[in-house]
Amino acid sequence: MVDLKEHLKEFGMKNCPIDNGLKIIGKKFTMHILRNMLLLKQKKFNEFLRSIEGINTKTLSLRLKEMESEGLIKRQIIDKRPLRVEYSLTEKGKSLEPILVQMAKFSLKWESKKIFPKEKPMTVTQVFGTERLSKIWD
Amino acid sequence: MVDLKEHLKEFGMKNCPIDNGLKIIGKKFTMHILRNMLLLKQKKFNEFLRSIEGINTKTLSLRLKEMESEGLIKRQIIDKRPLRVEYSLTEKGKSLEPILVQMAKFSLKWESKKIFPKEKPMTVTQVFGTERLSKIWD
DNA sequence: CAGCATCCAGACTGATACTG
DNA sequence: CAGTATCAGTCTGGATGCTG
Repeated sequence: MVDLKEHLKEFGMKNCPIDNGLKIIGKKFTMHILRNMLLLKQKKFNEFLRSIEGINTKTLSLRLKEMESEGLIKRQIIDKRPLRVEYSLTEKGKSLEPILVQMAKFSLKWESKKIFPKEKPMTVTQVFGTERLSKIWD
Repeated sequence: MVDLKEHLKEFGMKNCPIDNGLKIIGKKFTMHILRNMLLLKQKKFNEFLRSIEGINTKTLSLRLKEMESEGLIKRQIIDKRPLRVEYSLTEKGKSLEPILVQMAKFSLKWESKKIFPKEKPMTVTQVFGTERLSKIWD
Protein backbone atom coordinates (compact mmCIF):
# COMPACT_ATOMS: atom_id res chain seq x y z
CA MET A 1 0.00 0.00 0.00
CA VAL A 2 1.61 3.20 -1.19
CA ASP A 3 0.26 6.71 -0.89
CA LEU A 4 0.91 9.71 -3.10
CA LYS A 5 3.56 11.02 -0.73
CA GLU A 6 5.62 7.88 -1.15
CA HIS A 7 5.03 7.83 -4.85
CA LEU A 8 6.39 11.32 -5.22
CA LYS A 9 9.35 10.54 -3.02
CA GLU A 10 10.23 7.62 -5.26
CA PHE A 11 9.45 9.01 -8.69
CA GLY A 12 9.76 12.73 -8.14
CA MET A 13 7.28 15.53 -8.53
CA LYS A 14 7.55 15.33 -12.29
CA ASN A 15 5.76 12.01 -12.26
CA CYS A 16 2.88 13.20 -10.13
CA PRO A 17 -0.48 12.00 -11.49
CA ILE A 18 -2.13 15.29 -10.59
CA ASP A 19 0.58 17.30 -12.21
CA ASN A 20 0.21 15.14 -15.26
CA GLY A 21 -3.54 15.59 -15.31
CA LEU A 22 -3.16 19.33 -15.06
CA LYS A 23 -0.82 19.38 -18.01
CA ILE A 24 -3.58 17.87 -20.12
CA ILE A 25 -6.64 19.72 -18.90
CA GLY A 26 -5.16 22.63 -16.98
CA LYS A 27 -4.95 25.12 -19.81
CA LYS A 28 -7.44 27.89 -20.14
CA PHE A 29 -10.65 26.81 -21.90
CA THR A 30 -9.84 23.12 -22.25
CA MET A 31 -12.38 22.24 -19.60
CA HIS A 32 -14.90 24.59 -21.14
CA ILE A 33 -14.62 22.83 -24.48
CA LEU A 34 -14.98 19.52 -22.72
CA ARG A 35 -18.04 20.78 -20.87
CA ASN A 36 -19.62 21.89 -24.13
CA MET A 37 -18.96 18.59 -25.77
CA LEU A 38 -19.89 16.36 -22.86
CA LEU A 39 -22.85 18.16 -21.41
CA LEU A 40 -24.12 20.43 -24.16
CA LYS A 41 -23.44 17.92 -26.93
CA GLN A 42 -21.76 20.52 -29.10
CA LYS A 43 -19.54 19.45 -31.96
CA LYS A 44 -18.66 22.46 -34.06
CA PHE A 45 -16.07 25.17 -34.00
CA ASN A 46 -18.52 28.07 -34.05
CA GLU A 47 -20.72 26.51 -31.41
CA PHE A 48 -17.76 26.53 -29.06
CA LEU A 49 -16.78 29.99 -30.15
CA ARG A 50 -20.20 31.46 -29.43
CA SER A 51 -20.86 29.84 -26.10
CA ILE A 52 -17.48 29.96 -24.39
CA GLU A 53 -17.16 33.48 -23.19
CA GLY A 54 -13.83 35.16 -23.67
CA ILE A 55 -12.41 32.67 -26.15
CA ASN A 56 -11.29 33.65 -29.64
CA THR A 57 -10.57 31.74 -32.81
CA LYS A 58 -6.88 31.59 -32.21
CA THR A 59 -7.05 30.10 -28.78
CA LEU A 60 -9.94 27.80 -29.66
CA SER A 61 -8.09 26.51 -32.67
CA LEU A 62 -4.99 25.94 -30.58
CA ARG A 63 -6.85 24.11 -27.83
CA LEU A 64 -8.68 21.85 -30.24
CA LYS A 65 -5.37 20.81 -31.78
CA GLU A 66 -3.81 20.18 -28.40
CA MET A 67 -6.81 18.14 -27.34
CA GLU A 68 -6.67 16.14 -30.52
CA SER A 69 -2.99 15.41 -30.13
CA GLU A 70 -3.61 14.39 -26.51
CA GLY A 71 -6.23 11.96 -27.74
CA LEU A 72 -9.16 13.61 -26.01
CA ILE A 73 -11.08 14.42 -29.17
CA LYS A 74 -11.32 13.44 -32.82
CA ARG A 75 -11.61 15.85 -35.73
CA GLN A 76 -13.76 14.73 -38.63
CA ILE A 77 -14.35 16.47 -41.90
CA ILE A 78 -18.02 16.14 -42.76
CA ASP A 79 -18.08 18.21 -45.93
CA LYS A 80 -15.49 19.68 -48.22
CA ARG A 81 -17.34 22.56 -49.79
CA PRO A 82 -18.45 24.38 -47.81
CA LEU A 83 -16.08 23.02 -45.19
CA ARG A 84 -17.84 21.34 -42.31
CA VAL A 85 -15.94 19.86 -39.39
CA GLU A 86 -17.18 17.99 -36.37
CA TYR A 87 -15.32 17.27 -33.18
CA SER A 88 -16.19 14.26 -31.08
CA LEU A 89 -14.93 12.84 -27.82
CA THR A 90 -12.75 9.79 -27.53
CA GLU A 91 -13.08 7.37 -24.64
CA LYS A 92 -10.20 9.17 -22.99
CA GLY A 93 -12.00 12.47 -23.36
CA LYS A 94 -15.24 11.07 -22.01
CA SER A 95 -13.44 9.76 -18.98
CA LEU A 96 -12.88 13.33 -17.83
CA GLU A 97 -16.56 13.78 -17.06
CA PRO A 98 -16.19 12.89 -13.35
CA ILE A 99 -13.84 15.82 -12.94
CA LEU A 100 -16.45 18.16 -14.41
CA VAL A 101 -19.09 16.67 -12.17
CA GLN A 102 -16.97 17.12 -9.06
CA MET A 103 -16.31 20.68 -10.05
CA ALA A 104 -20.00 21.36 -10.52
CA LYS A 105 -20.69 19.70 -7.20
CA PHE A 106 -18.20 21.97 -5.52
CA SER A 107 -19.72 25.09 -7.04
CA LEU A 108 -23.24 24.05 -6.20
CA LYS A 109 -22.27 23.56 -2.61
CA TRP A 110 -20.15 26.65 -2.05
CA GLU A 111 -21.03 29.14 -4.73
CA SER A 112 -24.73 28.70 -5.22
CA LYS A 113 -25.36 32.42 -5.04
CA LYS A 114 -23.30 33.00 -8.14
CA ILE A 115 -24.86 30.10 -9.99
CA PHE A 116 -28.46 30.83 -9.15
CA PRO A 117 -28.59 34.59 -9.29
CA LYS A 118 -32.26 34.88 -8.28
CA GLU A 119 -33.74 31.51 -7.54
CA LYS A 120 -33.21 29.14 -4.69
CA PRO A 121 -30.32 26.71 -4.82
CA MET A 122 -30.78 23.34 -6.45
CA THR A 123 -29.05 20.07 -5.73
CA VAL A 124 -26.54 18.51 -8.06
CA THR A 125 -29.06 15.83 -8.90
CA GLN A 126 -31.54 18.40 -10.07
CA VAL A 127 -29.00 20.09 -12.28
CA PHE A 128 -27.55 17.01 -13.90
CA GLY A 129 -30.45 14.63 -13.68
CA THR A 130 -30.46 11.39 -11.73
CA GLU A 131 -29.95 9.07 -14.67
CA ARG A 132 -26.85 10.90 -15.71
CA LEU A 133 -25.51 10.98 -12.18
CA SER A 134 -26.08 7.32 -11.56
CA LYS A 135 -23.79 6.66 -14.46
CA ILE A 136 -21.23 9.24 -13.44
CA TRP A 137 -20.95 8.54 -9.76
CA ASP A 138 -20.19 4.89 -9.53
CA MET B 1 -35.56 17.45 -13.29
CA VAL B 2 -33.33 20.01 -14.92
CA ASP B 3 -30.06 19.34 -16.69
CA LEU B 4 -27.08 21.62 -17.17
CA LYS B 5 -28.24 22.51 -20.67
CA GLU B 6 -31.50 23.90 -19.35
CA HIS B 7 -29.75 25.61 -16.50
CA LEU B 8 -27.45 27.43 -18.88
CA LYS B 9 -30.33 28.35 -21.15
CA GLU B 10 -32.12 29.92 -18.22
CA PHE B 11 -29.28 31.56 -16.34
CA GLY B 12 -26.73 32.03 -19.09
CA MET B 13 -23.21 30.72 -19.46
CA LYS B 14 -21.98 33.17 -16.88
CA ASN B 15 -23.77 31.24 -14.17
CA CYS B 16 -22.38 27.88 -15.16
CA PRO B 17 -21.22 25.88 -12.12
CA ILE B 18 -18.24 24.53 -14.02
CA ASP B 19 -17.23 27.94 -15.22
CA ASN B 20 -17.51 29.14 -11.68
CA GLY B 21 -15.40 26.30 -10.35
CA LEU B 22 -12.73 27.01 -12.91
CA LYS B 23 -12.57 30.63 -11.88
CA ILE B 24 -11.63 29.51 -8.39
CA ILE B 25 -9.23 26.67 -9.08
CA GLY B 26 -8.37 27.17 -12.75
CA LYS B 27 -5.37 29.41 -12.32
CA LYS B 28 -1.90 28.08 -12.75
CA PHE B 29 -0.54 26.41 -9.59
CA THR B 30 -3.69 26.69 -7.49
CA MET B 31 -4.31 22.97 -7.79
CA HIS B 32 -0.66 22.23 -7.10
CA ILE B 33 -0.82 24.14 -3.85
CA LEU B 34 -3.99 22.30 -2.96
CA ARG B 35 -2.36 18.99 -3.75
CA ASN B 36 0.57 19.80 -1.51
CA MET B 37 -1.69 20.78 1.33
CA LEU B 38 -4.21 17.98 0.98
CA LEU B 39 -2.03 15.04 0.10
CA LEU B 40 1.47 15.99 1.17
CA LYS B 41 0.30 17.77 4.33
CA GLN B 42 2.47 20.77 3.64
CA LYS B 43 1.77 24.03 5.40
CA LYS B 44 4.61 26.42 4.76
CA PHE B 45 5.58 28.88 2.08
CA ASN B 46 8.99 27.41 1.42
CA GLU B 47 7.68 23.88 1.33
CA PHE B 48 5.42 24.89 -1.52
CA LEU B 49 8.17 26.85 -3.16
CA ARG B 50 10.58 23.93 -3.18
CA SER B 51 8.22 21.21 -4.35
CA ILE B 52 6.11 22.94 -6.98
CA GLU B 53 8.28 23.05 -10.04
CA GLY B 54 8.29 26.26 -11.98
CA ILE B 55 6.70 28.44 -9.33
CA ASN B 56 8.43 31.48 -7.89
CA THR B 57 7.91 33.56 -4.78
CA LYS B 58 5.88 36.17 -6.57
CA THR B 59 3.34 33.84 -8.10
CA LEU B 60 3.15 31.68 -5.00
CA SER B 61 2.50 34.70 -2.85
CA LEU B 62 -0.21 35.85 -5.23
CA ARG B 63 -1.94 32.48 -5.36
CA LEU B 64 -1.93 32.09 -1.60
CA LYS B 65 -3.64 35.44 -1.24
CA GLU B 66 -6.21 34.61 -3.87
CA MET B 67 -6.92 31.30 -2.23
CA GLU B 68 -7.27 32.96 1.13
CA SER B 69 -9.68 35.53 -0.19
CA GLU B 70 -11.68 32.75 -1.87
CA GLY B 71 -11.92 31.04 1.48
CA LEU B 72 -10.00 27.94 0.47
CA ILE B 73 -7.18 28.38 2.98
CA LYS B 74 -6.39 30.17 6.22
CA ARG B 75 -3.19 32.00 6.99
CA GLN B 76 -1.97 31.75 10.55
CA ILE B 77 1.00 33.45 12.13
CA ILE B 78 2.70 30.94 14.37
CA ASP B 79 5.65 33.03 15.50
CA LYS B 80 6.58 36.66 15.24
CA ARG B 81 10.33 36.54 15.46
CA PRO B 82 11.50 34.83 13.39
CA LEU B 83 8.28 34.98 11.40
CA ARG B 84 6.61 31.63 11.00
CA VAL B 85 3.43 31.25 9.01
CA GLU B 86 1.27 28.22 8.43
CA TYR B 87 -1.41 27.77 5.84
CA SER B 88 -4.26 25.41 6.48
CA LEU B 89 -7.27 24.29 4.52
CA THR B 90 -10.78 25.41 5.26
CA GLU B 91 -13.72 23.07 4.83
CA LYS B 92 -14.29 24.66 1.45
CA GLY B 93 -10.69 23.96 0.48
CA LYS B 94 -10.87 20.38 1.69
CA SER B 95 -13.97 19.81 -0.36
CA LEU B 96 -11.87 20.11 -3.50
CA GLU B 97 -10.14 16.80 -2.79
CA PRO B 98 -12.52 14.75 -4.97
CA ILE B 99 -11.47 16.81 -7.95
CA LEU B 100 -7.83 15.97 -7.28
CA VAL B 101 -8.70 12.34 -6.85
CA GLN B 102 -10.59 12.20 -10.12
CA MET B 103 -7.68 13.85 -11.83
CA ALA B 104 -5.27 11.32 -10.40
CA LYS B 105 -7.62 8.54 -11.41
CA PHE B 106 -7.67 9.84 -14.95
CA SER B 107 -3.88 10.01 -15.13
CA LEU B 108 -3.43 6.57 -13.66
CA LYS B 109 -5.76 5.13 -16.24
CA TRP B 110 -4.51 6.92 -19.33
CA GLU B 111 -1.02 8.18 -18.61
CA SER B 112 0.53 5.51 -16.51
CA LYS B 113 3.68 5.46 -18.61
CA LYS B 114 4.45 9.03 -17.65
CA ILE B 115 3.64 8.46 -14.02
CA PHE B 116 5.54 5.24 -13.57
CA PRO B 117 8.63 5.77 -15.66
CA LYS B 118 10.11 2.34 -15.02
CA GLU B 119 7.87 0.20 -12.93
CA LYS B 120 4.62 -1.48 -13.71
CA PRO B 121 1.40 0.53 -13.34
CA MET B 122 -0.36 0.62 -10.04
CA THR B 123 -4.03 1.02 -9.29
CA VAL B 124 -5.49 4.14 -7.78
CA THR B 125 -6.10 2.25 -4.59
CA GLN B 126 -2.45 1.39 -4.28
CA VAL B 127 -1.39 4.97 -4.78
CA PHE B 128 -3.83 6.60 -2.42
CA GLY B 129 -4.45 3.80 0.01
CA THR B 130 -7.80 2.15 0.58
CA GLU B 131 -8.67 3.96 3.77
CA ARG B 132 -8.21 7.30 2.13
CA LEU B 133 -10.20 6.26 -0.91
CA SER B 134 -13.05 4.86 1.06
CA LYS B 135 -13.47 8.30 2.53
CA ILE B 136 -13.06 10.14 -0.75
CA TRP B 137 -15.16 7.99 -3.03
CA ASP B 138 -18.51 7.80 -1.42
C1' DC C 1 -18.20 27.65 -41.84
C1' DA C 2 -13.69 26.84 -40.12
C1' DG C 3 -10.15 28.59 -39.40
C1' DC C 4 -5.04 31.35 -40.15
C1' DA C 5 -2.12 35.77 -39.66
C1' DT C 6 -0.85 39.70 -37.26
C1' DC C 7 -0.08 42.76 -33.74
C1' DC C 8 -0.65 43.95 -28.98
C1' DA C 9 -1.68 43.41 -23.83
C1' DG C 10 -1.33 40.89 -19.83
C1' DA C 11 0.15 36.87 -17.17
C1' DC C 12 3.86 34.31 -15.67
C1' DT C 13 9.10 33.35 -15.18
C1' DG C 14 13.92 34.11 -13.56
C1' DA C 15 17.23 36.18 -11.05
C1' DT C 16 18.53 38.85 -7.65
C1' DA C 17 18.23 41.81 -3.82
C1' DC C 18 16.18 43.23 0.36
C1' DT C 19 13.04 43.48 4.90
C1' DG C 20 11.02 42.28 9.58
C1' DC D 1 11.56 32.15 7.74
C1' DA D 2 8.23 34.49 4.94
C1' DG D 3 7.80 37.10 2.16
C1' DT D 4 8.12 42.09 -1.01
C1' DA D 5 10.43 44.65 -4.87
C1' DT D 6 12.21 45.17 -9.35
C1' DC D 7 13.56 44.59 -14.01
C1' DA D 8 13.69 41.88 -17.97
C1' DG D 9 12.21 38.40 -20.82
C1' DT D 10 8.91 34.82 -22.39
C1' DC D 11 4.68 32.82 -23.12
C1' DT D 12 -0.31 33.01 -23.38
C1' DG D 13 -4.36 35.17 -24.67
C1' DG D 14 -7.20 39.20 -26.89
C1' DA D 15 -8.74 41.89 -30.97
C1' DT D 16 -9.14 42.32 -35.59
C1' DG D 17 -9.00 41.20 -40.29
C1' DC D 18 -8.77 37.88 -43.95
C1' DT D 19 -9.17 33.29 -46.72
C1' DG D 20 -10.89 28.91 -49.08
